[in-house]
Amino acid sequence: MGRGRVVLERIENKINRQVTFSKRRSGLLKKAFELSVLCDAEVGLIIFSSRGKLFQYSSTDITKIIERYRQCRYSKSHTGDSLEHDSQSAYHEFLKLRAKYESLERTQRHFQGEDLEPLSFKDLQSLEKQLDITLALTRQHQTKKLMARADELREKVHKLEDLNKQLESKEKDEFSSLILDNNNYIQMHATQVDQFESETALNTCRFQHQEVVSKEKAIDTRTEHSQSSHNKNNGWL
Amino acid sequence: MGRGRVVLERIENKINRQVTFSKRRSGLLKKAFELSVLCDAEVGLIIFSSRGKLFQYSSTDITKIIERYRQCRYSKSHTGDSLEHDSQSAYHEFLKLRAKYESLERTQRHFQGEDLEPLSFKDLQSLEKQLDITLALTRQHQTKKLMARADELREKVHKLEDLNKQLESKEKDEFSSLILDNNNYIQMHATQVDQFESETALNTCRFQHQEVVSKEKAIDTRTEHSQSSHNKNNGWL
DNA sequence: AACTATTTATAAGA
DNA sequence: TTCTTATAAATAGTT
Repeated sequence: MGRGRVVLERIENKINRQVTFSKRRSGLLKKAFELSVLCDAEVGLIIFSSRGKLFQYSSTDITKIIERYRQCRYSKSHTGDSLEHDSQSAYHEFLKLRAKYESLERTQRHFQGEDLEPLSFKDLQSLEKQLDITLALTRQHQTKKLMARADELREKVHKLEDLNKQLESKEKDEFSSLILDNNNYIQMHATQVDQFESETALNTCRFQHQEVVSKEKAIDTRTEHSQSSHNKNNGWL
Repeated sequence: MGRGRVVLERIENKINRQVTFSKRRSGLLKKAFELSVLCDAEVGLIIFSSRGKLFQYSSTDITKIIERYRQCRYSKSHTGDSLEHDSQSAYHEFLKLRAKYESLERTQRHFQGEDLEPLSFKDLQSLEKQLDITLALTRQHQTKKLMARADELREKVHKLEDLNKQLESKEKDEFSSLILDNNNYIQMHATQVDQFESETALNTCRFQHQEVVSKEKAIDTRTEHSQSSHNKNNGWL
């Protein structure tokens, strides 16, 4: 229908493709509509253009058509219209998700130290264990971050120092003011490095301390005598 | 297209309607296919005959098309005719809940010491702080639980001891075997109490120790010298 | 967007 | 149903 036979493949010319899309799209929508009216059929048609624009026709509510379609596909028994089932299962999914969400929310609150009263002694013990582990990991990661940052800064300083030396030996007098500026810049970074290094040291110490506490606890559990724990404590102090 | 003009209304003759349905249906499916190929479009077409039989065409997986349709529907304005708003907002609710759930899940993983790498130093610090607080609270609650349980058992023992005395004074000889049993029962509970009391003592000690660690940290932050913290620690030992 | 030469779809008949 | 055929409709290429 048209001047020349149509080849069934993607129209490469963009303009041409767009025009054809527009024409055929309206033709298709019209025919879908005619089919539904003439033959008393339920028709749902969804079209996305190559650029993602949506067009649709549906003889009745499209969600109902989709639900009926699913019904038909996934349970062969009904060819009729028991659409309730699918929307029910969708609702069921929703309820399941909400239950999961609420359960997770409860756990989360425990991790934040809230609502601990209803927990059993055993629950509290396993929570404590988990917290201890995470705490250690958190400190490990902090230390790692700080050390990486310090390395980075140290390297920067080295580079600047080298550059400074080069400049110094090259043109001692003419660029004396420039070198002065550069030194200031180096000084600034050196201060930052000092600061980070002392923070890192503090953090590492704190982490080691944590490790000793864990060990002490392990020993406590084995000896099963509360008295001895004090002595152990004195041991490392 | 055919011998005679078509009137756009339901074809009343059943045979005629069925024939027309068959013809037009295949025409529509063909045209849907052609549109998708020629114009690189995504097309989904669902047809139910008046007797409930399903026919469908889809250029790609129809569930994907439906999903995309929904996303399009719920995010942006669109062309085409209107749709039921109920299921729309319900679906929107579902998506919102899912997003919330996934976000919470991420936080939860952090509390379990997983996926800590992407966290910033600041995030790690606040996580550590939260963990410290929760850890202290968890130990508090454990102590409380143990003490309550010990009290309970002690009271039980007292009651049994009283009962035992009464029985003793009342009928010393006749119920001697009964008293013996009762004594055994008391002995059992007394052992339990001892055990719980020693556990409580251990726990309390541990908790106090934690408090000192917290204090020490606070002092560290104020004095800004890690050295002094050891001396403080010696103070209470 | 409108035109028009053709192709395509399909209504009616066999 | 399916095939045939006359004719309506759709549309490719052009303006």
